[in-house]
Amino acid sequence: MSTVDLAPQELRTLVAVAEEGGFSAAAVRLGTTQSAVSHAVRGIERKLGVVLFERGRFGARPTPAGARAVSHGRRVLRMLDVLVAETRSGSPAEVAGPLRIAAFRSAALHLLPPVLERLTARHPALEPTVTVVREVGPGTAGAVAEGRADLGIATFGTSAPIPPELVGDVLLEEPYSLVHPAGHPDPRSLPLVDWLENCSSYTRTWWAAQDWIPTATVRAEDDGAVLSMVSSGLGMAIMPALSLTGAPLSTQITDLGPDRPTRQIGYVTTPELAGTAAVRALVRELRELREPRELRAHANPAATTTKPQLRAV
Amino acid sequence: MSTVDLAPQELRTLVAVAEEGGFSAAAVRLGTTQSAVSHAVRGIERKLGVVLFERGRFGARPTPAGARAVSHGRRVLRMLDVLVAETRSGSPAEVAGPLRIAAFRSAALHLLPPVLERLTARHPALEPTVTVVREVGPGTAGAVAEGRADLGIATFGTSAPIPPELVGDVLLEEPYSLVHPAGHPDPRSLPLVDWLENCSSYTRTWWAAQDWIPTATVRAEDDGAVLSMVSSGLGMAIMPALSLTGAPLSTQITDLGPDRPTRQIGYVTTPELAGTAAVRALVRELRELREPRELRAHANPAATTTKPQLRAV
DNA sequence: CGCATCCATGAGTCGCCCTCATAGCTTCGC
DNA sequence: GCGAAGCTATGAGGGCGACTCATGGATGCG
Repeated sequence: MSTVDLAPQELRTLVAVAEEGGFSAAAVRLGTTQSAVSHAVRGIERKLGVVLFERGRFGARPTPAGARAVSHGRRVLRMLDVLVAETRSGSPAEVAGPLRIAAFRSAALHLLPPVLERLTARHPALEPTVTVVREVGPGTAGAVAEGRADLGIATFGTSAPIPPELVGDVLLEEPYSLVHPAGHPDPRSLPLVDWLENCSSYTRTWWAAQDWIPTATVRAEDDGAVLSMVSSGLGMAIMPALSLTGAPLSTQITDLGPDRPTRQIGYVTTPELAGTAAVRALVRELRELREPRELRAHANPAATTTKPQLRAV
Repeated sequence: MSTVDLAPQELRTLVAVAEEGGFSAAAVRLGTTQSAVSHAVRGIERKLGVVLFERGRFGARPTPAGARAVSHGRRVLRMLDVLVAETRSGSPAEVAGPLRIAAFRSAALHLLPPVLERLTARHPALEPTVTVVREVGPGTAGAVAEGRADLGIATFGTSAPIPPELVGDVLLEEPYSLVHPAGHPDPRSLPLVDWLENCSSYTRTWWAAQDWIPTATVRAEDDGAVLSMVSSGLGMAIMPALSLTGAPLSTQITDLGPDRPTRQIGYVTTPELAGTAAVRALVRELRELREPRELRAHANPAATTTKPQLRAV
C-alpha cells in the first residue's frame, strides 16, 4: 500500500490553483492565505513525488502530471458531492443536491427555463445552476470534460468535436432562418451581421454555395446583439431557430427553403455522472424536447439512436 | 455551500466497519482503536445528518443510507488511488497500479489466465488480482457496483440484471453441450447433475422443451464439482463450453445441435473506471477474445470499433 | 533603482483526531 | 437474578498536522 491520502481540501486547492492560474489567486478563492496554498501544494507534491505546477512570475501552470491530477481531482470531488447527496436523500428516486449545467447563451435563455421548471417541480430538493459558456473552442463540452459542469448543452457538428471520454445524445435539430427588419423590400441586399459562435462547418458550406450572401460586414459579440442590430435595421442575419425565439416584432423571419442548413443540439456529460440520479432526471426532462410540443422548435425525433442495453466502453 | 468534507481516512473507516461488521473489528483492521472508529463514525453521521449504522450486540450493520455511503465511498477511494497512480506515471500509456477483477469460477480458471498473461507482459507495472465471485444474486456485477472490484467478468442474461449505473460489453457467446462419462451407450438416460450458478432463463426454457431431460437428481456446489461427478460416472450434465475446457478424458462432450442454448459472457465496470488507463488496457486484451487470435493480423481494426462516437445515456 | 507581484520558508498557534480509561447496554450462562 | 463477556458511547488529555503571520528571494517593469 502506498497509502497516500489526498484530503478533499487538498484536491480543492489543486483545482483552485489550476483554475485561477496562481497560488495567490487560489488562496483568495479558497478564503485562505497564499502561504497555506504554497504549503499545501508543496505537501501534495512531496506525497506524490511529482511536480504538479510550474511556478514563475506568471503564477502557476500545471505540468502534464498536474493536469492529470487536477482533472481526476475534480471528478473525485464531484463523486464526494454525489456521495453526500445520495446518502442523505432517502432513495435514488429522491433527487437532491446541486446540478451544474453549462449551456450556450440561446439555450440558457430559451431552451432551459421550461425544462428546469419541470425538473424542479418534480424534484424540489434539486438545485440546478446554469452557467453560460461561449460555444467556441472547447465550449460547453469542455466545461463538462474539465469538471466545471455536470451536464452541457452543446451544438454538435459546430465548433470543436466532442471529447471522446464524454457521453451524450442529440436532442433536437433546428433550422437556420433568415431574419431581417420587418417590411424590407429586398432583405437579401442588406449587409450581413454575423457573430462569433456561429461557425458550423456544414452551415459554412451551405453559406458559400449561396451566391446572394455577402461576407459579413458586421460581427457582433453574441446572437442577442445580432438580433438587436437586425431589429434596428442595420442588416440581416442567418440564425438558428433557438436564437430567434422571442425575436422583436420589428424583425421578420423568412424560411430558407428545403435546403436550409440546420444544426443539432444535444447534451453531453461524463460517464460517471451519467449514472447519477440528478443527471438522469435532467436528461429525462431534456428528452421531452424531442417530442414536438405545439411550440416552435422543429424537433426531428427521426434520428433517435437505437440504444443497446449495455454501453460499450 | 454545505461543503461537507469526508476525508479518505473517514471513508476507509466506513468501508472497514461495513466489511468487518463492527466497530471493534474495523478498528483492528485499520490499526487503530475502537474509540477512534466510534468517534469517526459519529462525526460522519453528524456531518451528513444521517444514521449510517445500526449498532447492537451483533456489532454494526449498515442502514440503507449507510450502504449507499459505503458503496460510494469505496468508489471514491478507488478513484483516489487511480489519481495517485496516473499522476505519478509519466503518461497514460504507462499503466501501473493494482487492478481488481471479479470473475466467476470458470472464467477465472479458463478465460482470464491467457488474457492476464498478455496484459502483464505488455504492462509489467500492472498488478491484477482476481477474485472469484459466485455468479448468483448480485454476482460479479454487484462486486463492481459496490466498489469491491474494478472490472467484473459476468454472464449476461443469466442471474440478476446488470445494475443500470454500470457499463460494459459482451465479449463472447458460448454454447452449452452435453457432457457424460466416455463411452456410455445412452448418456441421455443418466441422471442429471446440476449446479447452483447454472440458471439462465433462456437455458431453462430450452431445457423445459426437451422431453429427455429429467429434473436434476444431484445438485453440486460448482461446475468443477459437476464435472468431477460426471467423470466418475455419476451422471450427465449440460454445461457451457467454458466450464468444459480441460474436461478429463474420462468424459465425453456431445454437441446439442443447432438449437442448443448459449450464454453470453462479457465484462462490466463503472463509468468512472472505464476511462482509466488500467481498465482500458484490460478491456483491450479482453476484446481479443472476440476474434480468434490467428485472424487478428488480418483483422480490420476499424471494424472492431464501429460504435457510435457518442453513446446514449 | 525602487516597486510591484509573484512564490518560498520558518516559527508560532489552534484545532482536530487519536489514545486511554471508563461507563452503559445487551445477551448469554448458570 | 447475577455476573461475565460481548459490544458501543463518552470524556479528558495529548500530539501532530494545517493554518497564519512575518519575512525573504526571484523576477519583470518603468
